[in-house]
Amino acid sequence: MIDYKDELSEIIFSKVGEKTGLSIDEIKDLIEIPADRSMGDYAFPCFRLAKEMKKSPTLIASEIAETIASFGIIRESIAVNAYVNFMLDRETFIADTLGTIAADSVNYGRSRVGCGKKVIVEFSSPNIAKPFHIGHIRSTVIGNSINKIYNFLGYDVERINHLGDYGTQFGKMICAYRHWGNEDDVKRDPINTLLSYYTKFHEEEELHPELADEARDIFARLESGEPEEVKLWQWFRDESLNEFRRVYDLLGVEFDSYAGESFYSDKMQSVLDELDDKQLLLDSEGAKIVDLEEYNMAPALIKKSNGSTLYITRDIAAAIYRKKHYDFYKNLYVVASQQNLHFAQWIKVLELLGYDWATDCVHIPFGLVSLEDGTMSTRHGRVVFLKDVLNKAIERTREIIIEKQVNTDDIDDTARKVGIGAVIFQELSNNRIKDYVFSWDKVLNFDGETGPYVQYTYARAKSVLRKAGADTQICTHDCDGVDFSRLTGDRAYDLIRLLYGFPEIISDAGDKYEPSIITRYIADIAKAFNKFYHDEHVLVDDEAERKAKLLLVKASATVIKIGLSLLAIETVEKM
RNA sequence: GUGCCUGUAGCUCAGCCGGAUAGAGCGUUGGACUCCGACUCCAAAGGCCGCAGGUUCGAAUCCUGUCAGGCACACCA
Repeated sequence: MIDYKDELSEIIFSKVGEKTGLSIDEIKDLIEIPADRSMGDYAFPCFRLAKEMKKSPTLIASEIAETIASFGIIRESIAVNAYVNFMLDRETFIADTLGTIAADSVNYGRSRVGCGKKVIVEFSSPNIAKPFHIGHIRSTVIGNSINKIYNFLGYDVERINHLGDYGTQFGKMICAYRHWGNEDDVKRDPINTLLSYYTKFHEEEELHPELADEARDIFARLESGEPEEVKLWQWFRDESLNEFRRVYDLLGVEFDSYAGESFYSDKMQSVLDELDDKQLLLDSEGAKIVDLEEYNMAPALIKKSNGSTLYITRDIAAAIYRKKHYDFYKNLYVVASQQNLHFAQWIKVLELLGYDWATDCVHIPFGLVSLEDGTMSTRHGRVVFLKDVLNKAIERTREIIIEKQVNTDDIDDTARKVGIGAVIFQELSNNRIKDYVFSWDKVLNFDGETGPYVQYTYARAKSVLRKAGADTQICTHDCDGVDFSRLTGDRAYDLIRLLYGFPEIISDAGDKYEPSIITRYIADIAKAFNKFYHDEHVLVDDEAERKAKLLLVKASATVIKIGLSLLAIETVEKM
């Protein structure tokens, strides 16, 4: 596909480069895409040239427009105020864009920039034996999309679920299980049962303080690898993971590794030794810290006064392990913005340890989810479970399908894909940094620019293609013999301009770790497609015109499908 | 108290590496189906871009201050 910005900057440079004194890169940097089609496909602002050329920018613009006029890919150059507006040759542009999409098909926008580079995405990372609630959806869905995007850009992605599967809480849980537990209850409903043990432990601990010692003892035995304790811990972990997997299956999420906190428990001492060797460790109030005052940060607490290690110690160990084991190009952490300070300290400590790859470690923060009556709190019963949200979305979709007599071959399959897609689409619509308040009304509302709207658009496009295939035998993969001059409508052109921008959208979303860029883009495509579809009849009698239009319909469906797949949303052929 | 994030239409949000009249969805009001799928499309109303300074030919965008909300700030993760 032609890079029009490149072509354009070359033309401008060769024609007026000397006069302006700008380099080709500077010119390319200045070129913009006007908001309104009437102002051309590309625009070149001339304000900056005024000082150098000692002329008014308006005059410069008209001189440039006159010099370039119609040349190569440019059909027309028009000076408006201090801008030169360039109109492309539409037929060339359309043929090039639709031809590329037809040829690349499901690989349109795929890149090889990441070839041979390892990217680690750590995401989701729930705590074992705790319910998976709506607050966990963000890391899971954002991380999963970032994984898909990087994969599409050619990177070798390693998906890590850094489970919260270690700590004194497991001593308490095993202790509680031994006193009041029951194997069948755990098997029937692992997470709720384990959680109830944990709660029960805290109640009993008030009356029998000696339980705390017992739990501490048990955790010590677990740490030293006593088979009895390890077996129970492993069982709790497996049961919890099985339950998490049900949610992951619904969301289409997979992991390459579940190496969580427990995995690093034996890798802590070497971190402490290393910090000590490099004289970074200070004694403070009986604990070991790394002083970060010089960097305007609170000290990083590495080791508690009772000798045990902390979160940051584990994250340091994990980063060092991952560098050795994976030799990552980037090591990404999709974790809530509440932990900004923790990650800033962590990166700084890695830097102080002398690791030049510290800057390849990136914290990808996201905002807080709260409920109308306050912050989520499992203990206070202020909690919305993720599986309830997903199931209700599926249920609501099924109701609509029946109520509106939606055309579908498989109600269950359609309800699942569209319902889950609606939740993911909404979750990935806003910038990840924004906080939001969860609302059932909002998550179950499918009006406007939502997942169902986009999926409906896709199904409609596919419907037209099916119809065309049935009565004309047209092969839309084949651009030969297509007369693109038949695709003259502005609505078609707007849509094609959007389709052209897809590869850049993907790389932008990757650079910014921001799936919402793709979400909003897909919504724009759907909107532009619906406008086109509404204004122009696709299955016209004239064969050349019909072929050209079908190619556009096909290209739109292709881009919607790829885009949604990067958000981990499945499409349906009918709905 | 200190640091970070957020503040744009009634609501939810785009736009933020400066550029042309500040955009979208929802909601409101009014339109469009002999037509490929009406979960569609068209139009209208609705904005001191939190506030005040500054930089600039030009600021929602950059800088400073300030107000409001959120988060974090040593033995949880």
